[in-house]
Amino acid sequence: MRINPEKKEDRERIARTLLRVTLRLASEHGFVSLGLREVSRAADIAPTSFYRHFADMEELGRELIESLAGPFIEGFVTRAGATRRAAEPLSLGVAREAIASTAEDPELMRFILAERVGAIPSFRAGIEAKVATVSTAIAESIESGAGALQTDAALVADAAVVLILGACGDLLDRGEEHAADVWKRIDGQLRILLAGIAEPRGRR
Amino acid sequence: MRINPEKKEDRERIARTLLRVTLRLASEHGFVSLGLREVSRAADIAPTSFYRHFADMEELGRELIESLAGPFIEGFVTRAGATRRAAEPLSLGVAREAIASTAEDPELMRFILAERVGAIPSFRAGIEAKVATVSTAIAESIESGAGALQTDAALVADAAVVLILGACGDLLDRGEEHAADVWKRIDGQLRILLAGIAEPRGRR
DNA sequence: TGTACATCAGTGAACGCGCGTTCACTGATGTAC
DNA sequence: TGTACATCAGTGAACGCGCGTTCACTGATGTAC
Repeated sequence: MRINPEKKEDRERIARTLLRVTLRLASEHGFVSLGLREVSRAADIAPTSFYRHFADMEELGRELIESLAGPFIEGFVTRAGATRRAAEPLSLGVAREAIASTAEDPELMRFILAERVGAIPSFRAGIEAKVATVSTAIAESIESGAGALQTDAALVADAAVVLILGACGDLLDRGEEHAADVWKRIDGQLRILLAGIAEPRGRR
Repeated sequence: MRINPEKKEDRERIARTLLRVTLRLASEHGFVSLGLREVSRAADIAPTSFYRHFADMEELGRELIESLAGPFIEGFVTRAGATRRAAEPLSLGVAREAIASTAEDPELMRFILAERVGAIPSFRAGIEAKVATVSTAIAESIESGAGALQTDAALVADAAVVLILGACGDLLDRGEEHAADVWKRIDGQLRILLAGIAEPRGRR
């Protein structure tokens, strides 16, 4: 049986709705507090219909990471590459895009920040894998640009990513009206960090 | 009526038990998923007895932050000060103590890391307040030691704390057998960061 | 073109269960005099 | 010293409620021939 395109669209639309309402509710009460009935109610489907899409909330969470969080996070690098200014370190571009993305989809960013260090190991691992791609991209950019030691480049790239995610968390808590402050802070932090790697080993 | 010391000890012992079992259960399933009955069961008291100690789980959580997480976090600085080696930057000492503390009480550290970016605003604020004292101590140490600009010292101190907490999260996920790797990484990151602040503004 | 059958998303009824909370009670301890 | 009373942590019974899950059913759509 071939698949009816309309039917398929309907199915995917409902699945997307489930993912979105889960993000909204999770940003209010936390993902692990959510139940299948609460999510189904918010998505306007019967509780029993939930099972047509996901076996349980944990499977929904994994899908959330794969289909929404993953592209979102990897998009930081893609967009930073596209809008990159001359001689600007990649990490600064990633910071800019991450902050812009946070403002665009705060619920998704809250989910990512929370589950990155939350109680569900498979979520932690899934998100860490996405974040690692950003870290790798920055490390390569530092290596090829500054000619730094490979190990130092990796250390600095990891640090940059952690700081950038921290800045996004700040932004979520302090509200978008403080975006300029948050940007100034992360900009300063990354510049100091990058200046540090340029220092010869002897001076450290 | 004066308080019977024995009675008071009993009362406090049960309250402490409630806090500890909550940490244990939260490290398995996440704080927001916990119920009063589950916690009471694990603490070997009747569900109704819970109310003799806390009005609800959120009040218990706030007590957790004030009486356990607070001293734990502030202890990083205290102990770093006490065991400080000559000319060692304070942030490195704090990192050492934070990692040691994580190994000693992983459940408490998991709670701190999770709720610092979790869904309950009062928890986020409470933990951030404790973390801010560490950041302030490090900032003062950098200012007086390196003679750096005050604003730069604050930026670097904040960055150092974020990196240190990230390292503790790494340690929790990768297991204590990787403590040496985690230490090497955070040590390198902090040294590069501190080298960066020594750089004159012009070179950045 | 028509007919019989297969697939599958969505549903309402029903289930047993654990939840948070209220209540009246017990029993140990402290206070008043 | 004895007696009457107050305080208070802990408890078991009971409540109404929302939960996850199973089940049999509907109706729309696709397939076979």
